[in-house]
Amino acid sequence: MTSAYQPDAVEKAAREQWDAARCFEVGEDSSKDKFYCLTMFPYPSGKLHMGHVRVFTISDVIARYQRMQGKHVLQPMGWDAFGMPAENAAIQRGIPPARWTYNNIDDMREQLKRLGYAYDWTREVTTCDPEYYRWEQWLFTKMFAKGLVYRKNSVVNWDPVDQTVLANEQVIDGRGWRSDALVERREIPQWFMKITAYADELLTELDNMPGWPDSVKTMQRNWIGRSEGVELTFEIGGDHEPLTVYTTRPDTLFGVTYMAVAAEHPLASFAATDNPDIAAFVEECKKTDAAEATLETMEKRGMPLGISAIHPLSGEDVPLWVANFVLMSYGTGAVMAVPGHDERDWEFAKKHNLPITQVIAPADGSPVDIQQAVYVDKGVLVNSGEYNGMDFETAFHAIADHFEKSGLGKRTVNYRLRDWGVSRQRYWGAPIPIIFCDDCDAVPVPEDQLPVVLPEDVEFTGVGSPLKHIPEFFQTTCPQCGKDARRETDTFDTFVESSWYFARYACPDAGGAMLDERADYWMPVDQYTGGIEHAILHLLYSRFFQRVMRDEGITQSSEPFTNLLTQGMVLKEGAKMSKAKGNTVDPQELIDKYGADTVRLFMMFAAPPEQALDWSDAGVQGGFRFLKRFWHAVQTHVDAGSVVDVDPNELNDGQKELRRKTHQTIDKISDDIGRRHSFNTAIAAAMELLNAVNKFGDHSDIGRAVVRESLDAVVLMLSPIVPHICDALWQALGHATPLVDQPWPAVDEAALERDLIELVVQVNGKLRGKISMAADAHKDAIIEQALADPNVQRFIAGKNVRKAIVVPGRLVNVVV
RNA sequence: GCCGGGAUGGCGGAAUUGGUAGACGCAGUGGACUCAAAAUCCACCGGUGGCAACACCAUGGGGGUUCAAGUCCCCCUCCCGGUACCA
Repeated sequence: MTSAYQPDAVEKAAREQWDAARCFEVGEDSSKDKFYCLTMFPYPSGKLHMGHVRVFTISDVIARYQRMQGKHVLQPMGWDAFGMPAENAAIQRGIPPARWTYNNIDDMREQLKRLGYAYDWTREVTTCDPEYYRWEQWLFTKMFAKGLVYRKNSVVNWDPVDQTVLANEQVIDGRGWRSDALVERREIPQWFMKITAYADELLTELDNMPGWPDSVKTMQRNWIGRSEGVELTFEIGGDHEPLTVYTTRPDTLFGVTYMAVAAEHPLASFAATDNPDIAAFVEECKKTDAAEATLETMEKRGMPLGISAIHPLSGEDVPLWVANFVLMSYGTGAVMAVPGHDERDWEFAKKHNLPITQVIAPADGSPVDIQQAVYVDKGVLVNSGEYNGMDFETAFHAIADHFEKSGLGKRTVNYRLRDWGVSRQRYWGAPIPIIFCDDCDAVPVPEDQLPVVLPEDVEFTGVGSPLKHIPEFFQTTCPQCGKDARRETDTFDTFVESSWYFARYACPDAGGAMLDERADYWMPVDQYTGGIEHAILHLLYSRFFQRVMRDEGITQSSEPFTNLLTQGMVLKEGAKMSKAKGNTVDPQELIDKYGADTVRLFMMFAAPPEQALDWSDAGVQGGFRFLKRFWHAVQTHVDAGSVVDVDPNELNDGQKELRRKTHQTIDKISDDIGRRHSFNTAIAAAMELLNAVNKFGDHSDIGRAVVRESLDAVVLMLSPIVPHICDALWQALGHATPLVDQPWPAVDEAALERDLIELVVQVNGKLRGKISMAADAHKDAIIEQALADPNVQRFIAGKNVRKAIVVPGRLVNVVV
């Protein structure tokens, strides 16, 4: 009698065995190749959701596969524990953010354990722990000493009713999500990390990262956005400071017909002092959120300031406008406009009846009507005085030379990338270790006073940061002069914590330093897996931090992640699953009903990892059915008794065929999991092999031995995906050593050989027949037999065979 | 707006380097087993025509390159992610 598949009992037994043997706890073993397998750690939002299950299962499959390849595998887990949702929960439920967070961590840790992930739990890292964030505070003070951090004004969303800074996500159609008040743009002083100091390295090293997807590298390249251009100065009459602008198209300089400045620009303020219309417009411009998408898609509006700049080449007056699409804190707060050769400038000029001048003509001489359509291509200069007739390159350098000689401009390499603003006017984050002193200005907290601990037992109302109301927190003395001083109450952007946690996993208990020598054993991460939504910010900040740590001398590698797998989102009804949208699916129900293995299997089977997966409940059932068939097949085989050793050379044709299928499948699944990360097709191949085994009617001793080889292989190869059931089946198959210590099965090349192969015959590219040929048949023999096929004859009858193309091992195409 | 990605049967997907479109599974239909149901097993399962052999059509839309295009090129539509304070 075979026993029924009972996932609860099977999974419990496997877990207990792994725990007892401490299978996944690893030290540093220099005799083996290390493999550091990591997922983007979760934000402890409450319960696991399907996106978590997907990313953790992908990584667990890779980790377990690499272990079977003989690697020394580290797979750690931790918690990205600071963030806004804890504050929202605090407002809604009156629970302190810390308690809410720790409760969630406890719940989610249990769920992760239930899913059977091969984690080394002894290395768990939680970012809201002062023993964690003290080290990023420490690094910040080191960066301060090197001039890699600075303070400057920058723009935030201000809710005038709640008197609070809002995240972009909290602004809905220009209004505060709780107050419904129109949001205003405000400039306040904030701390910045000088990521631009590394812009060039971050850009050029992308060329040496073959383990990253091209799409992510392209996005990062475009985000960094290196451009070569010219910075030039326009004089303004009166006492005004000249305007400096940057352009990548100095060749279009004669086409400048107006300029635009930001609402916060001193020239706008000046013009507004005695012009109420301009003052009103300037105020109006500030009533918008600060998101780039808003800025670029909103209606472009502007007003003339009644001030002119002097064109540096022609000497003509160029009118100045104030415009809502120019931001003071990005670049110089001023832009030159060339409506003839820039899309946005053209539309603005049309709307406001500003002159449009053609200064570039197509190189091939074809006519262009600049009043009807903008011309943005590079060409030859016209209407540009002494520069007429030059092409882009020549004009660029001639004009740049002119400005460098006159001192009114210079060639400049510019980056789209902006320095990283790390200040948040929020409570639930790591305190920024700065003390403000009236005499000494901003002073970093000395190392022996770190960490600056965030008080956890607070009342949180959502109006401003509670830290501003806790004198014990902000009242302090200046570390330099000893006078009374005030502690910074802003906290770090949570991306700071996630920019170095991967290195801390190597040495989570290092008490005296941010990292120790164990980081050099484990880093860089060999395989990093996470959502494509992190393609730019998190991954770029991490690459930056890794370099800052390198330059601080505490770690050696420059790049944190050698191979990157960006898994697609789990969507529900076509949209990102999120608590905010309320469209989450609880994996726990499925785990309770079918077990962890079914959930893991279905998640891997439903779609390739890199693709978005629109969740549907249907189909999980099929995964469960497959596991039952799998269980039944092994049990039935085992119940029929033990098997004999056989010589592969003594098999009959049917036995040879199943054995060939087994080794073809090993070949395919090894490639699918190891190289392609194509888990869905790996599972499909395993299903096919199992279907073949179930259809195999040969119950002779030799036949059963061939089946045994197939079953052993399927159990081994599915074990990274469904480890619990495979563990039980491995034991059932009579193996004494635990499955978790088994090597990956090897392909017997001899088993793959075959005498006859099938070739497809096409006529003019359309399938017309199939022929069976010796594997080493000559091209002419193949064509001869293809032409002899009766159906092929029908289609070539009465026509000339112009040629025949033979694709070895695949097909023949007869062209008539 | 800009940057990156995607679209293949009723559904999820396969086709790895330009070479048989629809593997594997879900749903469905018919049958076996059963008093019955569930479970399980067997068969069928893109569309049109045909008794069948087979033929024609078909990979979001339009054009192109090629002996051969889901795959390469050009144009377009829609959807998803990011857009610097969601993480």
